[in-house]
Parts: sequence; structure tokens; C-alpha cells
Amino acid sequence: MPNSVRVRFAPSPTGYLHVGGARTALFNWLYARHRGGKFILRIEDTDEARNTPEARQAIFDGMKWLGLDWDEGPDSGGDCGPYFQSQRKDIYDAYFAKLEAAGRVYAEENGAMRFKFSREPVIIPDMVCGDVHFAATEEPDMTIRRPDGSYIFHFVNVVDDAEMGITHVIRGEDHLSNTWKHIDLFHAFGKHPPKYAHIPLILNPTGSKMSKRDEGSSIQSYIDAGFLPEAVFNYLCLLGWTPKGDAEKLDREAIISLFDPKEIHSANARFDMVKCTWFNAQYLRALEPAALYAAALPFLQKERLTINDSAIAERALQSVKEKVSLLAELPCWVHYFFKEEYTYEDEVITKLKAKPENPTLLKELAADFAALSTWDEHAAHASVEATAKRLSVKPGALMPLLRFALTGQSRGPGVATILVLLGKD
RNA sequence: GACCCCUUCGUCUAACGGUUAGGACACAUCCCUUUCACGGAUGCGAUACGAGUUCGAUUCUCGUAGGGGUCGCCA
Repeated sequence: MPNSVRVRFAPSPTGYLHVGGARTALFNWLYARHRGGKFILRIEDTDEARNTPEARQAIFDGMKWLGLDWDEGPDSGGDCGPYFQSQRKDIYDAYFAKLEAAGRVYAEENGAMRFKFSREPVIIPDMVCGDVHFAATEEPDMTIRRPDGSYIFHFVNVVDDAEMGITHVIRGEDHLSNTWKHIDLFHAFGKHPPKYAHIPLILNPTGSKMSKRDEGSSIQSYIDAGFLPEAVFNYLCLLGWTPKGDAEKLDREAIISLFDPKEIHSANARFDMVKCTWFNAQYLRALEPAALYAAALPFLQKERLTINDSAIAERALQSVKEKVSLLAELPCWVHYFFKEEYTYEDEVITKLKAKPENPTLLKELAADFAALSTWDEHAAHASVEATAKRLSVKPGALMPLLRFALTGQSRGPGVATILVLLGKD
């Protein structure tokens, strides 16, 4: 059976890609993929004064990073283009003419054009909120065209949804109060409105709408902090929707098959960076060595660490991956594997100086290491224990000492692992 | 102000009208352990308030309070 679901994400390129917008895109994308329908990206750039190329790029980059590919839209083409509203003036003019012919518009003194509301009660059947009733409005008629001939959001949004054959509008609940205006317009065009699903908003930890200043509001900030896209994808899905069953960590395919917009909650959710970070730690640990290396490499390079041996780097990263939550934390856990000069933590210096016998102990360890014919973790570990026995000290006294001397840090991977990766010399 | 949406542990949430109200994150304690972590175990912790319907309400209805949103020649 041919599937006719067509959904869209329609951001306006006036800032960064916001988490709220990203989740709206995500839910639309999930619904399209779940139903085998089409996901369309449309750029709502009718407000020339506020649009920027950077913002437009941030939308593309953010969506690609999250893996939200669009079937129709910029770079993808499609039968309903162009997908930039700034390039669709002819279509809007034609639709405007229909309204004019029907006597539904009139001019202001300065040339702005208003749409005459039908002023009838409206019921919005919403997949999330149920039937939402609005009494006949007493608001003033709405402006749909500026004096310069450019069109306003409500008008272009409806025209494009009609023109592009959008079947389901999944968008933030902040649009619910305006939806009756859109339905009024659909009727004026002689079209059936699409099905609506108004999804809850993402709130900051204080409980108000996420704004630019809030941590995690920009998708770019996740990229910079070293989040994995699949972790953010997973976490965002769980804000306002719960899949059947107990599992929370679900991959893309599982979520696609489980997703059902009827299960979307109607209450707003607060953003929790701690839990989002926890998801990232989970995904990080599940990474294969090669994948971890690939993901971490840009962060290592950013700290100017030069990798001569990628096999060693893979193993080094592997040895600390369960100690961190974000990729950006990795460099300071592994930097001593990649450079000769590194600073010692104050705490470490203090401890090394605390016991005068330390230099002697280290020399004894080195002597025993030198006698080894094989150099692997097992041999290194056994050697340390033998040294301890020979000197009548606890291995537990030697291990931290070695770590301090070799890494300058008080924490890290197992000492034997460090020894092997660093090399016998 | 008018209208719209919403209200279960601190947070995200589960629960055909019948459960000791479940899980996850966080937090605390313990175990594991050369460090830091991971992992395992245990604990802490909620139905906003008030009525009504019902044998029985987290669940249905109404009211109150609180939170959020919309009322632009922004989107």
C-alpha cells in the first residue's frame, strides 16, 4: 500500500539550531521513518532582516550531525520546491490572489494586507492534546502581507503545508494557540487542514522555556563538548515520549519501530544535562576501539597531541573510556602517552617528596623491569609484585608510586597497562 | 487581562478504576579494587489542594492553586 505520510521541519534561520527545534525535527523524522513516509526540510526565511547564512548552515550541520536526513529540501530536491520560502513568492502571490477573489483580504492605510477571520468556533483535533476548542475569536484580523509585498509566517506556513501536501504537522505546543488561524486559512483556500500533533516544550532546569543562555540549548554545544550524536538523539527522544517497555537506551532502529506520536506526553519536560551526559557515557563505553579513536581524534588534535602510532592511541583511549562521559575529557586522561613533557599534579609532587625512599624504590623497579624478556601487562604486573616481595613492601605501595612517576597524575588506567603502552624504555 | 495546554519521587517517567504506586538519572551506604572509574547490592524519595462519581480514584468530573504558552507588519 503506498504510504502518503508527509511531514516537515520548518525552521527559520535566525539563530542557532535549538534543542527544542532539534527535537521537533526528530519527532517528525521518526514519524516519517516509522510510517515509511517523507520528511521534508523547509527553510522559513521570509524575514530578511533576521536571517543569516550562519544560522542556515547551523540547521543543516546540526540535523546532519543528529542523522536527521531529509527526503525533500535544500540539497535533496523534490517535487514541491523550492524549499526556501524566500524563493516562493510567485506561489504566495497566487494564493493571495485566491483570498482576494474570495473577498477575504483588505488593505491597511500603509498597504499591509489583512486576512479577514471567519470568526467561527474551531475545534482542533490534536494527536497529543485531544480536541481543543476555541470560541469564535475577538482578535483583530491578522496581517498576512507587509507593505513591501513580503508575506507573514501564518500565511506562508499554511500555503506551503498545503502546496507540499503535508499530512501531519508535528510542532511545538507554543503553536497550539495559533492553530485556529491556520485552520481558518486552510478553509479559505478550500483545503483540508493536516492532522496536528503539538508536542510539549523543553524547559530549562528552572522550569521556563529554554533560551540561548541555557546550557545545552544549542546543538553546536553538544558537538563541541564531545557528545556522540546517538546519545543526544536517544536522550532527546525521551523528553516528552516514553517507549513501551523498560529500556531507555535504544538505538535508532529500535526507536523508529517503537515511535508512536499518540504516546507523546502533553506535559512540558525539564532538560537534565546530567542524564543527557549519562547517556553519552553509556554510548561511549559501547564504542569499538576504532570507532572511539575516530570520534576522539578531533579532540586530541585540538589539544595538540600528535599521534604517531594509532594502534597505541586506540589502546590508550580504550583504557580510559569508562572513566569519562564526554569526548572532550579524553585528552587530559591520555596526554602523557603522546608527549614527553607533561606537568605533574601538585598532589603528586607532594606525595613523591613525602617519602625519601621513593627514588630508591623506583630504581629497584626499573632494574627488575630491565631484566624482563617479555613485555606485556601480565609480565609487568608480575614484575612489580616480585619487586615488592624482594623489598618486603606491599605492591599497593609501589603501584601508585609508578603511576605518579610515569604519568604525573594520581588517577588513570591500570599501572600495568600504562607500562605496556608507554613501552619498556 | 483574555484564551489555550499542563500538574506522580529533586529530574525524566510507568501504572485496563483495584499494585506494598514500578523504573531511570541524581544522591547516600556497602561490595569489588593499586588510583579514578565501571559493575553489583541496598537505601532515600512522589500521586499539588479541595470536593464529586464509585464498593474502590494516580486514573473520571468540577473547582482552587501553581507552572508553561499564545494573543506582532517575529517565526
